Amino acid sequence: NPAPANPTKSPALNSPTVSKQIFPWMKESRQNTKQKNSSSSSGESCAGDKSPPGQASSKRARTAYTSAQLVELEKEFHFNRYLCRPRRVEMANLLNLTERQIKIWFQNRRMKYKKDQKGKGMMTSSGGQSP
Amino acid sequence: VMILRSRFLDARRKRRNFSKQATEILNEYFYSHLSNPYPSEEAKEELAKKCSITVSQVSNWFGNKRIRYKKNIGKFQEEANLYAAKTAVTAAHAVAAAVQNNQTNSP
DNA sequence: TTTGCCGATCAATCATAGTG
DNA sequence: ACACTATGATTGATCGGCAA
Repeated sequence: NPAPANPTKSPALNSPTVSKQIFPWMKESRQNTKQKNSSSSSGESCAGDKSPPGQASSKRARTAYTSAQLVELEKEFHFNRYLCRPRRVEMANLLNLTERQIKIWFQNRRMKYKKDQKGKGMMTSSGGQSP
Repeated sequence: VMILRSRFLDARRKRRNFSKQATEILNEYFYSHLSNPYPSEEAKEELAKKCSITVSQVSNWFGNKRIRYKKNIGKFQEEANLYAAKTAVTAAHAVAAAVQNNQTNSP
């Protein structure tokens, strides 16, 4: 496995011995390919959200929801798989989350629900045995 | 940190690695489509069948593979060469498709 | 035109399996 | 036993497309 050598293709201007090219998908991350105006591009901002200050929290930071928040969200989800606008505002204030976060949580939860339903479409009788 | 350890009920507790053959098949696909490692739903179903795993697991595998590969290309270099030699071809197809897709739309 | 939803992905993180 | 790495799964959040 000395020099694999890279015939054809164009040499990627990189450090030595990086025979493989760097395809678009390998380029760092997300949230760049498009740089529109400062606000409003796709489904952001929802409807008037913002809660505490007027921070431009444009960058996400994977907030870890507390179990208390998750419990409330789950409870609401079992009551309604879809949330109406008024209820969303209510939840946002109650849980100290933005409307956008509530909306996204429900979307992800619905996807998860659908995925779970799928995985249980089989096994008619037998159950799991523990060794 | 009081932040709940309710994670104790996560299903991810018992995780088993895929069989060597399954990993072999997945890596073969990944490296033979390195220019665009995004299998279609149909391709995922086929891979899932060959590997005896679920489509979701195939999706997870590619998701993790893509991210981890781009995060440290060097670390996967030898693995890449190994599978590249084993399979070769096909990568050019995806490239051609991508190029075409990138020009079919231009005034 | 603006807003919500879906499907696919990303990216960070969790928890466990493997390896030395 | 034990630190460290490899890897499958989970999930908050983004992207593009589509419908209302």
